[in-house]
Amino acid sequence: MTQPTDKNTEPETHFARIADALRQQIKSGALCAGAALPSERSVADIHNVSRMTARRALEALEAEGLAYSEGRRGRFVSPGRVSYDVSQMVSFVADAQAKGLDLDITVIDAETLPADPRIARALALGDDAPVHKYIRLFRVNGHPTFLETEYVSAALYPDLLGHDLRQSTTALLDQHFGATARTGEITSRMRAMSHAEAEHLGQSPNRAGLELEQIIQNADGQPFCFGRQIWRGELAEFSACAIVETRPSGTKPTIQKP
Amino acid sequence: MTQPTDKNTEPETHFARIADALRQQIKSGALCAGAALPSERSVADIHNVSRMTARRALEALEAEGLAYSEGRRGRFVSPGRVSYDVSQMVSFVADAQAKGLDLDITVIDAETLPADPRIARALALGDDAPVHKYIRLFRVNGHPTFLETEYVSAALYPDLLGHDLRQSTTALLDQHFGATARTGEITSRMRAMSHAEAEHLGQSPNRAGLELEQIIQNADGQPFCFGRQIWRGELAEFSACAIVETRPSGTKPTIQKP
DNA sequence: ATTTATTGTTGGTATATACCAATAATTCCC
DNA sequence: GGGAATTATTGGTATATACCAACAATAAAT
Repeated sequence: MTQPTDKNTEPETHFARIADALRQQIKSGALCAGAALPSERSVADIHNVSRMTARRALEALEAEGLAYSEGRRGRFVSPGRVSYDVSQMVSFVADAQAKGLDLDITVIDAETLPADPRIARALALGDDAPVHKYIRLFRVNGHPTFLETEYVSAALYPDLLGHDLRQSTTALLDQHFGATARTGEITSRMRAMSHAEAEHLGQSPNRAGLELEQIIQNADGQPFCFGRQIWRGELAEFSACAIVETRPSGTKPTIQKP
Repeated sequence: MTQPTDKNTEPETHFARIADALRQQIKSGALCAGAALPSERSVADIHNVSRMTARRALEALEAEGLAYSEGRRGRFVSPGRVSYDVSQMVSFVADAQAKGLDLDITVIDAETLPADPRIARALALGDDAPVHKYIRLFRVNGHPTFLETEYVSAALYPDLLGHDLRQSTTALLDQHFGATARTGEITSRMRAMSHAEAEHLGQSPNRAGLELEQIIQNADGQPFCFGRQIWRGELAEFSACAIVETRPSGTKPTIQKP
């Protein structure tokens, strides 16, 4: 008894059609990376829909990572992804520069405080042991890309915060304190950004991002650096190379670095 | 990052307050995993706001991964994340079972077709070489968790599709065809799900998920299996162990497996 | 007891409107 | 010319309303 609404094809809602049109404009190159997308109001005007519908179309592009919002400044076409080899954790900075990326590091905060239980456990320190905590914003080609919070023992590296933190800290710890990265544990997950994180990364709140946690150990297996990064999801791509060793089972799987 | 130094002079919009309240109910255990969240209309009623505002609050919880929508059935509290050691790619199935997870695999589609350029390159095959392509839905504890599409050479493993695909295919290839995984390349990124993917995973379209690509090679370095997984982002957590080798530079970084 | 209608609930889509605060562009005044 | 005040534009939030299709539960008919 269904009336012939002649839709034997797709759901193809209104906002989806508009999103398609915008998607096409980006793919065709009519809107290139960094270009401003039409505003919600003008999209609504052009396609003769309400502003809320136009908004949903634009938000769909955001969700796909094709566009991003810069608060009340407008929406823009996303730059491409930054590829990050998680095995290269020792120096994302060097890696980025080798790729010709314009990397800019801003220190958001740096302080020394007692470790909370989670951090203390990761660094194998006693509760409330003093740790340096520093938050840095990494911009790639001008775009805020990820926010990193690192923790290191303040007892082992007392004057770390006196150094310039706008560089690879693993390199810094290596050169000035003889702490050489040897093994590491890496965890990544998708999660929503906090309000503050979203602000630093130029995102609207409640947007999902990619979190990367790293615990770096020295040759003795002692963890000396705990880091947590939150990436703008549409800008990141993590990769690694694997070797399957046919060894006695029970051995921990590992990532090797050159 | 998230919890310490919360000097939150929050904007505290209306929907954010409601989201806070719901968040609290989940954390406190008043709403446990799998329980139905109050409907948009009832939230609107209880907090005396419009339905669209209630909706925004509920969508915020979705974005955080605390809840998920099951179409027009309602919203529910999310189960916890499934941890996946990407180094363990040989047998996610065995890994999951070892953890006591109830893993269920459904074969969505299986066919043999000419390889498109991308697949041909990954598997080091000629263009249009025949490949088996099979799509499987992985459910963990009843929840659709990720969708996997794998490609293998049809010339090398002619009757693969005759076997039961509801098991680890790397194990299958190993036992029946002597193709043993030795090395692999892994790439992960966040991206929006397609309409079809979202449907299989019980998600609303345009939601972001985690994509995992794997190329598995044998001892001779020959790639024999190309796989692509799309995970429900709030359900996944990828991890790995790393070894930093101080070798002559230029060597490829690697992940090892036991 | 099984099947078939009916009804109510739910999320998804859509419109029209309104106000706000931050930003960008413009005008005005000195 | 340079700085301050004004105006326009933009996304973010919010309300009130409406219709639809999918689904769940119930009632009615067989």
